[in-house]
Amino acid sequence: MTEVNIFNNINEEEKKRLLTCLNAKKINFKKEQSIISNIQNTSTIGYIISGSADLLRYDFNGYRTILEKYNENDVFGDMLANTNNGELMVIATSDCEVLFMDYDHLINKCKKNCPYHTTIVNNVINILSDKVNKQNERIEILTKRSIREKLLEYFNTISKNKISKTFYLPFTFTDLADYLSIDRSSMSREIKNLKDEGFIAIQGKRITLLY
Amino acid sequence: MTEVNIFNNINEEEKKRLLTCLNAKKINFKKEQSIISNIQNTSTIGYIISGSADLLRYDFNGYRTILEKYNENDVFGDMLANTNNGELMVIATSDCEVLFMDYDHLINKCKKNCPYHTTIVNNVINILSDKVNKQNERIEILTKRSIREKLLEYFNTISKNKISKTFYLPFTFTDLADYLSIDRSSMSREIKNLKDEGFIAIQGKRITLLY
DNA sequence: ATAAAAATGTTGCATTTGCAACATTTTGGT
DNA sequence: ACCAAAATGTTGCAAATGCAACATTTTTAT
Repeated sequence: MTEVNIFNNINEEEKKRLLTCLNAKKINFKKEQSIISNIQNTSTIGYIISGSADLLRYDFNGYRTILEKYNENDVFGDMLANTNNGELMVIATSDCEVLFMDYDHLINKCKKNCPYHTTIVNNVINILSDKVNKQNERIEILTKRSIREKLLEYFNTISKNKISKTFYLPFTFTDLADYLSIDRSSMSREIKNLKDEGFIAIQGKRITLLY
Repeated sequence: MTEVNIFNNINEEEKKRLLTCLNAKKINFKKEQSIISNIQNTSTIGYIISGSADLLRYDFNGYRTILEKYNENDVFGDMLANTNNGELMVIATSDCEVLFMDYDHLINKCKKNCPYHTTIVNNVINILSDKVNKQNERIEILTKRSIREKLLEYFNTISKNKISKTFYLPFTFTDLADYLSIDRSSMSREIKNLKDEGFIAIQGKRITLLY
């Protein structure tokens, strides 16, 4: 889904030199491990080489909300603009390899030495634009007033991205409820209604929009 | 509130030359006028010289949602990552002057000629980061499960930004309800509860957090 | 200054949603 | 293949929210 990659237009040779220059470090994480606690300072950004992770928030009631999902080539970290209010965490949802780099180094320090600086900066702009777009989608969904509307807006968004009326949920239903910030059983009830009323067909995680 | 400005670190002299080179056009709008319909193509971005405007969405039920508020020095437009699904519009909330520029020109074409290109690019990164942060705040608010929690999260956000327990709402209550995506009368009821229970003090738009 | 329009405050009632509790199915690990 | 854990499905009931309708206050335009 993510088209932009911080290393777009930088070949493997250049990339290797760049990583040395950036003092980048690769760390492996097992599924369920906490990634963000391994980030020492707020100017560190993480780049997912392989695997996946979630950005989570637990509020004081214990409610969990999935704020973002990260996959291969995604970048995360405070400098890429996650409000750092302490209750956030990034958890590996599968075994994954993460490359840690220093943001300031990436953006500023290289400026004089490194010919790939301009390319990196343009990639960062694209990553940020992409992120803003995804957040816009999320906001569109969350501002819908009912569970039904939230579900349909969410389904439409996926359908548009996949350019298909049929698609597979990238979530368990339990996680989807957290993502939409609604009660799981109420969501389950509403999905049943949508099915009964002929709006959608659904087998497991495979959903087809019938409208 | 917005600290970053696309013309940061570019002096007036340089700015003038830049605007000529960018083929920038200034247009004045009266309060309530539609700004976005004046944007011809999606690579145009608007810069608010003075005044204010809202990015609005009307859904098929006629519900209005305020997606973003723009003030002096803010920048908006598709290239700065607003999902362009047709139902969006930017409306002047006061008389305002808007400077229209071509985004590609700003980012790419100038590259060889214009020494301020690097500065502009860094400013764009800051603007995007800032936008991601604001959207994060919005998402934090919208994912709260109850009207009470949404209100408190919103008040806390403003309070943090102003570094004060007392602040003035930048909204009418009617608009605030649209921003929080909740029913106005229900919100009004809950604000009364918060007041009665001693969580907040409120006179008009002046709110003080008492916790 | 005045009238009209918009915003705010308030309340009863219908509806939706959340919650709890439990049954059933699927998944993951050994 | 088996067990345990997680996910899913289901439902009655309580609580929160939305809706409608109206009164009151504030804002805006002339």
